[in-house]
Amino acid sequence: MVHQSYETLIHKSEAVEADAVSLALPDVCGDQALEASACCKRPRGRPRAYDPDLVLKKALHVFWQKGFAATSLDDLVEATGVNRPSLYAGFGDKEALYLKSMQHYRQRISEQLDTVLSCNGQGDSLSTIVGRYFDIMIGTYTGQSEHPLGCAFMCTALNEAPQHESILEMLQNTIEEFDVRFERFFTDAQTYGCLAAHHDPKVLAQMIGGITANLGVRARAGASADELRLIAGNMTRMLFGA
Amino acid sequence: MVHQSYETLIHKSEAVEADAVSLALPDVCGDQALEASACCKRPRGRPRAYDPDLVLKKALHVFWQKGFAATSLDDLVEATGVNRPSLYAGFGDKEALYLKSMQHYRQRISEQLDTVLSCNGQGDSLSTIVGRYFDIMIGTYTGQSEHPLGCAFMCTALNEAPQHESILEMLQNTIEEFDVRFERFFTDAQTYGCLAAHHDPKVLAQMIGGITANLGVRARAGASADELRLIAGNMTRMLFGA
DNA sequence: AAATTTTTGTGCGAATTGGTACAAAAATTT
DNA sequence: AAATTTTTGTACCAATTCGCACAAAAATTT
Repeated sequence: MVHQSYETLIHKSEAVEADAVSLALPDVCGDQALEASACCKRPRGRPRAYDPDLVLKKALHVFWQKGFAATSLDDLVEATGVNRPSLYAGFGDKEALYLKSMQHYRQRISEQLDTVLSCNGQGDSLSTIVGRYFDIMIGTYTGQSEHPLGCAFMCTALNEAPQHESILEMLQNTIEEFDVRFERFFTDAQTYGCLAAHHDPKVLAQMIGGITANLGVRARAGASADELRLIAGNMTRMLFGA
Repeated sequence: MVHQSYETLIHKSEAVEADAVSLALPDVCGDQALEASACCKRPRGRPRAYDPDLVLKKALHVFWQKGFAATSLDDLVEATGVNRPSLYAGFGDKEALYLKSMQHYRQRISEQLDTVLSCNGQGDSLSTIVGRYFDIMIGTYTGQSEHPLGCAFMCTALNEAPQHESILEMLQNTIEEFDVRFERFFTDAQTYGCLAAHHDPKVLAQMIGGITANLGVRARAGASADELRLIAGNMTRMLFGA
């Protein structure tokens, strides 16, 4: 089997790469809140009948629930409403579609965290900020379905990591990003006087990671949002006081 | 699809149920350290050509690496050396074999923990005991293969939980057992004066669970035993002092 | 309106899947 | 030694798997 890197797979299909760029960059076509399709001049051929972002969201939900291996292309076709060759043309094979779905998941969380995870010494206390962080995570772990689905990375990517180099890379990448983010957060907190100097930001970041993992696991096992909030509250209190 | 409970599945095949009992109960055939087969009078038909416990161990390794869904019966036949109908006769279907393999895993860890996880106030300090606990977990997370495999529960059972009632039950059961064990450990530690009264055993148990989860995840992502020991050391120091 | 380009949708095909039927084999019991 | 019991191993089956070929469709461009 040929090794295909995570980066390669993510950018495999040109069709969606273009879309990803148009989503990431600020809208170059004007200030009006137009649909992306109505904005820039429509490309040459037959127009795409689906919204790529919505497809990723729907695909993510299937992968999240059934895992990568147990999710068939028929499942994906049924869930997204896009038929098989179109999925291939738009997103690449099953593995590429999975990776893109997980990127979608990752970015959705990342954007939420951006709104709460900063400490400049002016706003709220460390424990309330961390509390808000946990609320966000608990929300994504329990709010996507009737039955809580837990952490999509732990619940699905962990399973596949040894067999799929690209998924392993994505997993490592995600962990690294998490670590860096929280280490920076706690370093900032220290420089602004919100965190005592004797604490080690690296260690605290690891601790947050552990607690988060705990929540993700318990959610998958059926714990309710309330149960998880109780746990998160206890943890935050223990680490940062009431 | 008919619901089959975890308990039912575990005791599905009579052949191995008998073996499980003979393993769980103290050996009724005498004090000598005999092979199970050489001990009690051999049953009537053709003797089994494999060691059930060894088969479970080998099957576990495959499931651990590839996950439940991606492991085919051909994989299991190749890894165990037992052909398909014999696997079915001996352990039930793929799901039952998986559950039994995971029980094997669980018990192996449980027995190791029994040797270190007790606090009667006479022996070592809390932090060294907890340190030994983490060493055991790190050992199972990294010591089974060249590439570290992480926590078998988090890496495989989490993935299947929503689709397989029996696996979900096993997962819940395992989490519960973990919680109870550590809660008791810390309560004991408090009564023997090894842990300050202001600590909440429940919360500490959750914390240990989180750190353990963190180790299991990072191992699957490729972290070495040394890296994990560093993390575990930092955590223990933070919680219980140097 | 004809040519071009891209997406869609039906349908297929080679390979793999989990599970089982059935006869041969290997032991104990009578 | 014949009968009985259990395991083994070959061979197979129906169902599902992923991926793709190919023509029809829907848009823009000339």
